[in-house]
Amino acid sequence: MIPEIDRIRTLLTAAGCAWTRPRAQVLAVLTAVAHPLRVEEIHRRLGDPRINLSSVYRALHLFHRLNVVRRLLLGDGAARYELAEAYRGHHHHLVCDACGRIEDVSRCPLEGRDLGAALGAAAAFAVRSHSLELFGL
Amino acid sequence: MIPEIDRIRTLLTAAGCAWTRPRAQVLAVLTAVAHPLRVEEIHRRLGDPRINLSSVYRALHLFHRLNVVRRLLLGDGAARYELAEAYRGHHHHLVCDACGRIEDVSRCPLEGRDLGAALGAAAAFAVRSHSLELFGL
DNA sequence: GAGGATTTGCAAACGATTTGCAACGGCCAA
DNA sequence: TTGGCCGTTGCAAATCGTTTGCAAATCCTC
Repeated sequence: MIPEIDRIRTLLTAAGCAWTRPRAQVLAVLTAVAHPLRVEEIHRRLGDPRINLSSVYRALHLFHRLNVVRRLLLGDGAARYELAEAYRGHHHHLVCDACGRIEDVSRCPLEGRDLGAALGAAAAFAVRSHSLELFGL
Repeated sequence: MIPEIDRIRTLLTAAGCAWTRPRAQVLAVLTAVAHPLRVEEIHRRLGDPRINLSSVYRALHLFHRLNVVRRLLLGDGAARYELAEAYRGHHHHLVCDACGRIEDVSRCPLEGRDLGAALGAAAAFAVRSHSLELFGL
């Protein structure tokens, strides 16, 4: 078994959640692919027609709540999901304005910077995470 | 008339688009407010019950295509719109994880950096714009 | 393997956004 | 200023992604 999946399974168990076939398969799909997927794409790749689309939605919600996956909203109507930073490393996305293709970049231009300070003002705001998407061609 | 609106009107005309009441009013709302608004919020603030919600959607699409407004997707189901950079200046958003409040920050931690270079790789990708949202409390 | 709690499949409900179409209203030419 | 053309609007219905209620199926503990 892929180590990430094992870690996640332990996490679920610790959170009192069952390790079920739909959840396992959704994770299998996410670990196998190198870019964010739409829910319907994940569902299509499950390879098990018995699994219902709403179970995929529910699994993704759970994973998102447990910080196992990250949710991306990139402009077309549908959300995309990918494994969270802890399982895939911190990265950002290049989104092509023309064809819509999405690619990962692992280098982060904000790395090591104190964002709170860099932004000045808003002292009351504690930055917990950031989301940076680059649009271009 | 507010100068930004005049500039935008000229832009529309140049693009062969009519300057109509719904379009003008949508812009009036957007220039009057200092943070991104949901479509339905914009519609509610128009002050003219004759204007239909779909006209607001269509106006916003047009404005988006002409780079007059910027579209933000921040996680709850609805898109938010604000005037584009050229009319409000470059800025980013602080999104509160707890209450959902959104605030602008005008300081940009990426300012003056060569993003293409900072990201390495992807030489074929020309960055045209970026979107940075900070989540925290 | 049995029992109880958690999940699932299914189908219907939902909210945001889009669309077809006839009526309307900007805008240019006369 | 007026007439008319073509883009734009209002309306209502369709669409899309996502969520939900509920009974049946599955998972986990003992």
